[in-house]
Amino acid sequence: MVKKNKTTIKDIANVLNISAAAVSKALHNDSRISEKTKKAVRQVAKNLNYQPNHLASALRSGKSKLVGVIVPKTNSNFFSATIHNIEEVLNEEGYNIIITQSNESFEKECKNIDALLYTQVDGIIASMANETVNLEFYEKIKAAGIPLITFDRGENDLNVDYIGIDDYNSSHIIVNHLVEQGCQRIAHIGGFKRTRIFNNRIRGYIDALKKHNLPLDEELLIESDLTVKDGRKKMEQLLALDNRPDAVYVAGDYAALGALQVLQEKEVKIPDEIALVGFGDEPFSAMVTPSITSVNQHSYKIGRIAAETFLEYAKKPKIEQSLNKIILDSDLIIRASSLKKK
Amino acid sequence: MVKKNKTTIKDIANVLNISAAAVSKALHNDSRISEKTKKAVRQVAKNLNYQPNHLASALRSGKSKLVGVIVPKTNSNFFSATIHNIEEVLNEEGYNIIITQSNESFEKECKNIDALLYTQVDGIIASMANETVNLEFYEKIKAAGIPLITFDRGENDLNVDYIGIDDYNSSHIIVNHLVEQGCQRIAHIGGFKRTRIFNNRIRGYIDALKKHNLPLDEELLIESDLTVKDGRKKMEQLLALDNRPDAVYVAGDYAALGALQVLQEKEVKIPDEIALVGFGDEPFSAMVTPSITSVNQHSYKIGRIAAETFLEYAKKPKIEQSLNKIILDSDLIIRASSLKKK
DNA sequence: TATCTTTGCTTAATCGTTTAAACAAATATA
DNA sequence: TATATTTGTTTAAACGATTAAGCAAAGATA
Repeated sequence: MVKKNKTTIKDIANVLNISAAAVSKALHNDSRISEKTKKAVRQVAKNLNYQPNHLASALRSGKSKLVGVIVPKTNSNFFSATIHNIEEVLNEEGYNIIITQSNESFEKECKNIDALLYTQVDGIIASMANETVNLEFYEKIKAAGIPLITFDRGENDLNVDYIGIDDYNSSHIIVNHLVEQGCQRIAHIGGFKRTRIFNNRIRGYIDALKKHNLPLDEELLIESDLTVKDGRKKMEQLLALDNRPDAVYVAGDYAALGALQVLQEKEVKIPDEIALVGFGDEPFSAMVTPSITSVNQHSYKIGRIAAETFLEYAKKPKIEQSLNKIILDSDLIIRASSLKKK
Repeated sequence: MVKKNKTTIKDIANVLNISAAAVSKALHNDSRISEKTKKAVRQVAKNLNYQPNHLASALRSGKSKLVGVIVPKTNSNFFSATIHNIEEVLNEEGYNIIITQSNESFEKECKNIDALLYTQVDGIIASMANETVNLEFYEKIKAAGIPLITFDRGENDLNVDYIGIDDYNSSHIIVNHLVEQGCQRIAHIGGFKRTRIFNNRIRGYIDALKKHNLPLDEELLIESDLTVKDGRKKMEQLLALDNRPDAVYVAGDYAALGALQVLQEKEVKIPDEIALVGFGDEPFSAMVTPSITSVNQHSYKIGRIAAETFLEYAKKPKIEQSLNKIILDSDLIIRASSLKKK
């Protein structure tokens, strides 16, 4: 069963009594090799079950045809879909991707970057962990001279390409919607302020309130790690207020789900007593009862654009990156949790 | 900004006026290199920001220190957690993993296998796509002489290691539980019969009914692709029966969620009119209302064991695999959807 | 003092593929 | 017929790291 000694280009050469170089060229369809030889080479390659050795060609050419992808976690619909689309675009051009997850840990993210650089990837497409504030390791990627594309969670200071939705504006859309529904005391369970996207959502929330002449109540603006558990906790905190909110905008669907549970347990009527809006449009948001209004982040487009951006750099001989933001509009998917019957 | 020309072992050698071989040995802490030289080498390596070229060492040693992981999808809690644990174990031994998803497509899975073999991975840990019946590509892995470990979704015919839970017995545990709750007409929305794990769940269901002297009603045994959508459809189908079931055991949590939605929409009381049990213990199962009873698949253990099994082979010089099943017990997590108040 | 060991390094081959350069043979051009 | 061009191939170096083998110098042993 164990057939070690994989067949190499040399084995094919020996069978046909030609040089290894000729075989290599034949397999790459070089114009200087006769059709006859090419056919023979292909036939023998097939017979011997030849599989090219990626390590050797990558070493020689200096291109590994591998692209590293760093995401905080894969078990989120957004990231999983984004990865899928990145893969689709890159596979077409002969690239394969190495997916790594940071689990929102800075330490793990650093390890992942090292592992990817060590594997000699031709580029990295990344969405940063919540914890990441020190950009030293990302600078390492740039120092390695390979393109770095960020999406969803990026940092201006890195001065590289970024693809994401307009978080600031998304908050406006959400607040507009809630005001339209008649809500006047809108709370925000936001993500960590230090993470850019969450900061933008918070700023958008504050500015949108201002726009509608609604007062900003510090009690109603809460920072959270956006897990289900913390969503529960923060919702309980809001319910304990003397003056409860009449709407809660949660910066993540998981936390929104936690909030939903608490509201149901306390038999608060949704959306009439408190309207609820999440962010990210995870599949379960459409599936729970009541379904949760949420923001779709265009994972489809983001993945494609990130991959295409990488490919553009890959074609160029010299890489000269700069802060280049591609901001997509977001879609508010209005569902039962915020749509009041008139 | 762009520092191409990565520093190599040779650059270090030049600086110190020693040979590249000496540098290599110094970096590997060879006993035949003086402490003085070692220190100097490490210092220069650091100064020049030396990063070893994985491709070169992998080519030379024949070991890439990469392990391929194939899963149907990453946005499932089970697979995501398994991957995480595989990674944890392998990282410790200096291995990195390449995650690929088949999206339940046979074609994609084949492409992934080719890509992994091409990348010269030292082994593959895989869970097969639903669609996969042709094992030709998996045989290719074996032919390449690298270890193949399967988990969750495997095939006896492959004759390789398999780690999974006892699906057959899980069905027994579920049926026992439902009978205990007083259910007599237990339906099963199962996965595809051709997939081994789902087939085992179906067989377990049938045998468990027999054990309890319950008749097997063909109307109550339905095949499904286990998506939310299909879960809805199949539940509607069951509700349309003249003689409705009083319990439904769904072979996947997503489909169970779809079923739950339909039950709620039709205002069927859960669990009193119809009790519901899912499979896989996805996070949302605990989070929806009512929470769904489900089976925990020990993603933690499965990932660890799969990785450890690979490591064992990696240590051996010759690989001789055979059908070697490690079957773990499953845990039934009883929740509101099936627990009747007495 | 002569021989053996150990230490610390160098040389050179190697992994499998790619590719610039060389070259012989066939064909075209003047 | 002599020269230039094209065709189809070979030779050899290279990618960067590893490692068996070799070797000189220093130290140990008899």
